[in-house]
Amino acid sequence: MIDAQELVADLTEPQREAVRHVDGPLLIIAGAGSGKTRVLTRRVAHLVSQGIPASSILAITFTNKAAGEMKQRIEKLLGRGIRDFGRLDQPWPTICTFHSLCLRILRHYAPQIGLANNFSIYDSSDQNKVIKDALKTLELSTTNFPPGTVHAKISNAKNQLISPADFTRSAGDFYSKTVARVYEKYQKLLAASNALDFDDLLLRAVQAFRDQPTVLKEMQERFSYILIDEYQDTNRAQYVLAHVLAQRHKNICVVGDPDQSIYAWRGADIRNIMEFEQDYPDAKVVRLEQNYRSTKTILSIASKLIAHNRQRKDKSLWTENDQGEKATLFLAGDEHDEAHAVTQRLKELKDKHGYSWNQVAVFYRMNSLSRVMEDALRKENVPYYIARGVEFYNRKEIKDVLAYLRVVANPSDEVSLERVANTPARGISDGTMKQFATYAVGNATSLWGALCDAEKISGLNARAIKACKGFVEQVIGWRRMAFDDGEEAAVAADMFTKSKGRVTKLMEAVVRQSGLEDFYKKAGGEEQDELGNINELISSAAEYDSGNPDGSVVDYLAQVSLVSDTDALRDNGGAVTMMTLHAAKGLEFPVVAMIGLEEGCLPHARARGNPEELEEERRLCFVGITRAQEKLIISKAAYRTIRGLRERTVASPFLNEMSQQDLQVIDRTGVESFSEGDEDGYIRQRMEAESERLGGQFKRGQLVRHKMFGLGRVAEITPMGSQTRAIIEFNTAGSKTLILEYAKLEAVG
DNA sequence: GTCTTGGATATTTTT
DNA sequence: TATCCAAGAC
Repeated sequence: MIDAQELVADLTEPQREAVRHVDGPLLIIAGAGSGKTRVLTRRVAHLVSQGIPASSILAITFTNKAAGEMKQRIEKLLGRGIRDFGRLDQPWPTICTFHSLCLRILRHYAPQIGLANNFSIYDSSDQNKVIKDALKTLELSTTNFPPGTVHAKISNAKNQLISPADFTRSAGDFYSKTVARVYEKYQKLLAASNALDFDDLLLRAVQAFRDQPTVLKEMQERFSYILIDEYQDTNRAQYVLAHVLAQRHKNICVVGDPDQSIYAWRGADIRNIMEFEQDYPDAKVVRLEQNYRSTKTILSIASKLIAHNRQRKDKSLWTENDQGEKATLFLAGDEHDEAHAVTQRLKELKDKHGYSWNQVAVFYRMNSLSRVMEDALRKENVPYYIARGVEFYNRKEIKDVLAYLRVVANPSDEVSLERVANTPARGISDGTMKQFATYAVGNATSLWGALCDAEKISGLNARAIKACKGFVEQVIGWRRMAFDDGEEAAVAADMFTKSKGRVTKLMEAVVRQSGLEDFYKKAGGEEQDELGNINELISSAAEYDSGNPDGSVVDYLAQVSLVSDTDALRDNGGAVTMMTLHAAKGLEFPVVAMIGLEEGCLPHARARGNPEELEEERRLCFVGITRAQEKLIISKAAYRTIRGLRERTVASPFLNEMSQQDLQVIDRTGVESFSEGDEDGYIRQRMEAESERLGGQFKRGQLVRHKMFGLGRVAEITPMGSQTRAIIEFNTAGSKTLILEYAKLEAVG
């Protein structure tokens, strides 16, 4: 049995209060670094110690990673394992993401809700494809209606539980009306593919609660204690879901920090946390304000900054940690100088202060800022690792394999079918596919149905028909294999859940028989990356099989769809970690460097003129600072090259908002003289090197060739660093001044 | 069916 | 600048 006393023994008073609270609504305002996860996990254990059945506890997080961590820590506290099969009927606490919870609900109640339970889950690239298809059928140009923008609008609507009908009703202007049409079409296409997108998972679960009283009642009974982490980042759909679920028992505990809300652009609504006490007037409120992470100095910088936000709950972070040293603020000449300065400082911290590389992180607002920083680190032989957004599951070869499985599991899945039909090339051309699409529409069948009817379609040549038949037979064979079905391909929905842990075998068969293996063997050449990745996928399937003895392809696919591998932000093995500020949330590092503190960068240009967005940028900056435990480095560059344009920058307003006495400013620009052309030595050196690199190969009188202007002779070279120019007298085009970096001149002779 | 090329585009990205 | 994509060339 768990000892309740022991659970709170090493906690502070407010932490204890939060852990010990059992019944009724609870709001925990958890400042940065205040031991939030500790409180959450202890609270779960404490509930169990009070005799509450573990299975009635639901803890919701935003990322799989957070769920995984919480699971581990709770396992430790409870002294027993939590085996999560992704289902609703488990004898232990359910600790998962919002999306995973909804998926479980939808799968469990699929028949009642009117869903086939083998539905595909479309990720953002699938979604994008469907949006494009919708635009095409509606004959809308992608120039006037960029798929990304349209999709964002639709996604936003879904997150606010706005149906296509609602959207149409409230659409005033032409643009919104058009988006409404796309939204409607998009939903139809998804339905035809028997697919849900990420947003649908939430939306459909909320709808199920609304329309199916028994579903709601069962879930309310099932989950009588609810905890929600990162509550400041919930959107409308998540908000409604949580509150409807909690309505019966009102045992809802939310944890969050309004100052760390950085996903408004994705539909997160900071009001959810700001107004919790209005939603539950009898809510107990606990504030965790003691920070265990950072030095007094770092905390002071962060606090002073965030105090400039108006939309926030007043909160004062404090710490018993050391004062610590002042933060370093580099005012650099340009981005190269900035990267150089930061790198030197990091090296100094390692050499003179005993930090190791994996204690160091570099944050930036945009991925594009990483490049220059990488170059500088590489030049100094500093190992680094970029926590990227491009994930394993987004790789082409992985998507190919999974698309095959999806077609096997869900024949209606058009996005996957289209992807796979001719990958690798097997003689089913685009034209052929178009004919199938037309046939499908004309004969009220699916794309898959059309493929099956290949020989009935006039205008297809014998070769195409043969290719299609071969493909169809293959898929049917795999389907048999997947579902252990002796009969002809199963269509009955419940057939799809009966296969027996054979995902690995199926995947291997698909990879080999489809020709993907041979294709990547050949295509690979010197780089066999693709095959390696496919093998990695196969071993992940094997892992799934062994953990889920009676799992199925459908199950496997569902699970895989909700996993992005930022979750695998693993141990970086002795390297500096580089990531965006968004990716940094929830992490901590002894040494943190934040680069690009400039107007237009942080705060980002898109936030200009919008006070609310500016506040979000400020919170982003706050999140960055509060990741630092001991040393903080901040930098800005006086000049920065963005998209090939070198521009004078303006310092970020946030710099002035930080507590100045906590900053040690190192000015590398020599601002007065800089503008007069007498650059800092480092910059001058770099300019000279650039001039040499670009202009060195050309001499006056030299014969050169230009792609457009043809042959010419060099009349003059003007060394100007990366802007180094040459005047060329062309034989036919006359005299031109060209910037060598872009002109790509070719020396002749 | 694959390669080339011009044109548009350019934050952040838990699921 | 770099990257991605659709359309056209071979």
